[in-house]
Amino acid sequence: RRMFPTFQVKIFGMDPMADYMLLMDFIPVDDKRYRQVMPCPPCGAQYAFHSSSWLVAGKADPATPGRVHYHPDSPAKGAQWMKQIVSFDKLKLTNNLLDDNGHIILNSMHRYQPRFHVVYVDPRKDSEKYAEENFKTFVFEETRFTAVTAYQNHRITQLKIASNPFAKGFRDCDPE
Amino acid sequence: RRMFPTFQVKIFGMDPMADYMLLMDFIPVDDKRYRQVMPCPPCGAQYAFHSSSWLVAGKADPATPGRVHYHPDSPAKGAQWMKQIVSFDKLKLTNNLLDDNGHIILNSMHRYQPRFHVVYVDPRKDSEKYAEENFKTFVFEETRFTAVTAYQNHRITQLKIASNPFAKGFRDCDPE
DNA sequence: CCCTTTTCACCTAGGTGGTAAGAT
DNA sequence: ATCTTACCACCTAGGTGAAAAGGG
Repeated sequence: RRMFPTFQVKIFGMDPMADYMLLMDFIPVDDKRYRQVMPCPPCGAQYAFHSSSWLVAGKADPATPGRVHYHPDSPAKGAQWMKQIVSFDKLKLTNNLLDDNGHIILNSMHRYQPRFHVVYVDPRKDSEKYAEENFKTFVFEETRFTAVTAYQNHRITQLKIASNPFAKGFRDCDPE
Repeated sequence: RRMFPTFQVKIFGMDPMADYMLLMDFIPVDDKRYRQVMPCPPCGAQYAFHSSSWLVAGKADPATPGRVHYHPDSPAKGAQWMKQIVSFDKLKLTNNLLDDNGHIILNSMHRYQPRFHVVYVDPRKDSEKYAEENFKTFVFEETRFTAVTAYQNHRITQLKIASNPFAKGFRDCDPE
């Protein structure tokens, strides 16, 4: 499924006439597997779900194939990338290790850090030699998240129902 | 609206590593304006519509702005263009002279010839000088058509209902 | 009379969380 | 008990011709 909210960036400082590739990948935040805690068993599922928090459940599962998502407009000129916010709304996540749709493969119940990479398309013939200096990586720690197959927290569910247009069918109240 | 059927081409002979832009435009086939003929007035509209044919109605209206439609994947490498059929399914036509959606503007009741252009993206600094030799134009006369705002022939209507997936709601019979 | 515009029901295509069943 | 899968109703977004209304 899509990642929501979508990762978006505003870019400055590119060479307007040069070509760039924009891409994202995801690295594990730690070597842990998480699980839900049910702090108040007799109360029933509802309360526990609301107040849920993450507990370490052990060591991480084997790492998934480290796939990469190229922004579909790549390659494009710096001027094109800079003139508006770049949105990675086509990026999709899956837990299916055998996925053949090119989606990003993650382990459920593990924490991930999205990364954003800018690659300068070097016009020189021996451009491979300069690969090291032709890309830059940006990490925004506030975008870290725990991958799940089903929501573990009602506030996350409500936040998504409130803000994702495709979940409009589940809204109770005001249509702002 | 979209042009249907979609203009599609299979490309051979490009340099797999070079960049190309693919685009289309539309030129008038002649300097005429057409109109419907109603060959059998007392019979009512139904029969006349079925057997309709085009009559010259006079000289063409003033030419519309000669817009161009770039294939949205442009620019891309020759290898990319050649590995599958290229489909211009995002191309849209309009009769609105004030259109600001970048659609191709045509005069209704006029005949047009679609043209397909391949532009080699010349990496040389003085590439403008070679513009003349860096593109090639292809014309398929079987793609000529008369632009209309409403269908003038039931067989065209039925052909489109039968073959355009979005018109499935109007099909009477077999769902092949 | 002939053509154009507007609106509409009905599609395609695909993104939501809910829910029940399945797996461990 | 906890997590995953499969399916679903309900959305967004937008491409169809029909039909009625509008224009010259």
